[in-house]
Amino acid sequence: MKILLVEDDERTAAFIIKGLRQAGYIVEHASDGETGLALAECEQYAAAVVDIMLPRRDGLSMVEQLRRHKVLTPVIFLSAKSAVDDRIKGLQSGGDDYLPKPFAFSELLARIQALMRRAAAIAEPTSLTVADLTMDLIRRKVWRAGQEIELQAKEFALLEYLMRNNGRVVSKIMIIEHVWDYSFDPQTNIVEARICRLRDKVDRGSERKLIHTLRGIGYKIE
Amino acid sequence: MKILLVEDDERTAAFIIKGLRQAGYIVEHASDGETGLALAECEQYAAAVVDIMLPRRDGLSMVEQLRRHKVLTPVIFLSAKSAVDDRIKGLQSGGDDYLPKPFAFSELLARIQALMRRAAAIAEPTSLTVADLTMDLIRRKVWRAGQEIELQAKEFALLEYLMRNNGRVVSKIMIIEHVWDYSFDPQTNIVEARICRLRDKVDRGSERKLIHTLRGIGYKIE
DNA sequence: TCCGTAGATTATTATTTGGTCATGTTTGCC
DNA sequence: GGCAAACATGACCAAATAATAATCTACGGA
Repeated sequence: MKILLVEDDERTAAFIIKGLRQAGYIVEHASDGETGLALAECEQYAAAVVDIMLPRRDGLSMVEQLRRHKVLTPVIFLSAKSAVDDRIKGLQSGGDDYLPKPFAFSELLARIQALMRRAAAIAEPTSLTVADLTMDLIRRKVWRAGQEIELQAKEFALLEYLMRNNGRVVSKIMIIEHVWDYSFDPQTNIVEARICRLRDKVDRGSERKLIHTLRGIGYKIE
Repeated sequence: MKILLVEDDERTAAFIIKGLRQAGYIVEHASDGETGLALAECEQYAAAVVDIMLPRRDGLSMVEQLRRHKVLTPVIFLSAKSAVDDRIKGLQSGGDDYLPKPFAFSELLARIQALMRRAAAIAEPTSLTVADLTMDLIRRKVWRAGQEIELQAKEFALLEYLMRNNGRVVSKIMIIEHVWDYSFDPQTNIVEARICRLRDKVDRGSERKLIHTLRGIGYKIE
């Protein structure tokens, strides 16, 4: 289970990281809002602990941005300010909880766990994420960097299959079997053709390409 | 919207009741844990604010009992003790949030509202709304942009089903099962035909179309 | 009984999809 | 460097799917 920590104060960060690691979590740490945002959008975290006062981009704006991009990772804010207004702002900007500094680590842990429990109850295993590409299986919608992409049924099925195999290479035969439900080689270039269209919609105009070809082997998304 | 307050201190109770009423909520008040438990089990509340130190039965045990009985009303604990251990106990015994006394009323309100937002996803509504389309399930009326729309029974049932699945795609098979209660494919295009009429009434003359077709998949409202 | 309405069915038309093919491009191997 | 295989790309088109209109049926009330 991976938790993202966005905190600029090194001592606080070290303290939290140590505690969370001991509790069995994998912790990734960002020291400023921009880095935190980038990480949160690329990776899938079970929860995020976000300081409000941060260099480059404050925590509130970071979470607002995340929510705009349909990243629903549960967030708990930390802040030295315990002023009521700040707490309220935190809850309103899309955070799920708020903890004023100084806090006891055990309370932070309890709150994180409560959040994750709650999120697990709601979170449909129905959304897939790879880097800044998100797929909502129920609404049948796909976003790249927060921007909605229109996909046809077959394209959707193909992308879903690739995303379910996030990082793994899938051969054309496997694609044919899963997406087309053929048990034979159709002797045509359906897959290539469909991959091409998918690329056009998913990767075009994006610096970072997600769909990769492995000659003679297959395709993978990453 | 009804909120349950379980608090033995009269002054605190009066203060909270007044504030919540001003915010437009109906508040019911119990002064001890047993009464609170009884109320929470009989009535349906949008949220509960529960003091931990209570006569007859303490707040923690009250909520544990509630949860055992599958009452999932969101609970926010209040307590004079701000000791970390107590907070953790609160979260672990099935509470959704914890607020130490003294607190600012506006923070309590924000937290209650955040909790209710989260819980709203599960709750059973009496009216459904999607964009500027509203359906009153009790009076069986539908409005688009404030303008009433006359629907036939089947059309109403169909629209209700779509709206209950707001944003989610429903296949024609699912529609047939829910709206017509057939467990087989009627081999006709009833659904398409009814959708067409529904569109005529709901989306005609409106810039923003709400009923969407997903070829080969189904329909959704959004 | 007759009419009106709700709702189902059928027929027709319109639209979209997704597979195929032809061609262009890249890659890796000898 | 030349070559063949693998892959990318774009245009095309037939089949699948859906929208719409028209027609039919069943039922309840005047």
